[in-house]
Amino acid sequence: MERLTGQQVYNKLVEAYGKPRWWPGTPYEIMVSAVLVQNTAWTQVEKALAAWGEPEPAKVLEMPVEQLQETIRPCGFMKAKAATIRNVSEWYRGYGFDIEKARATSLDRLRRELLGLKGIGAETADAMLVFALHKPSFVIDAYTRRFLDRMGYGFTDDRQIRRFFESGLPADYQIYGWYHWLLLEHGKNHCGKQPTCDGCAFSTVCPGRIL
DNA sequence: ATCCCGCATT
DNA sequence: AATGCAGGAT
Repeated sequence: MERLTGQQVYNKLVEAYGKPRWWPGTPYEIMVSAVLVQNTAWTQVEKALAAWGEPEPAKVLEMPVEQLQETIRPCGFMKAKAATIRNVSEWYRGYGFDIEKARATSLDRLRRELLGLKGIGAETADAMLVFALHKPSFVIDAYTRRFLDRMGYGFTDDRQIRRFFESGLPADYQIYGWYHWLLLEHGKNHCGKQPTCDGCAFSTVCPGRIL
């Protein structure tokens, strides 16, 4: 059975959902919200950010941890996430809070550094790499895995998924970011835990479709 | 595999 | 009352 290439999937997603969005906020806000959104609805992140004003790393490092915890309370896991945000901010201080300086560093090195921070796993690291650091490192989340699984690709681990996307596309962080956003949108609209196959752009080719 | 945590939705 | 949500650590 012929399967769609990564590029073909992308084209169909754009056709279905239109011009993709981008992760909102300053680079530091993007890094912070990537932590806040872990296992949490985006609406909760918006709530915390609205009450926050504009997060700034130097201030976060001066702030008492308890205050930081209260600020991010709506997002849940506040003790762990507050600690993680501090870890990220300390890491960022190593670059003088200078995003261009960080961006001048290689993808591999940045990724290793981020994965070394407690509270940052592969998904969060890749989201930060793409949206804040402008590096092409494909974001693989639960929606992505579920979609590919239902589509019958038969991937057994994230390495295969990464190869599927990264070998079939130009190594362009913008494409990766847009692609991730489209997969997320698709997951929310049709391919969530409980699939809604009515009106799905892939319902004619998807072996996992529910009739 | 299980626990971590707050909130919206059902 | 139960479930689910842009996960991660143990």
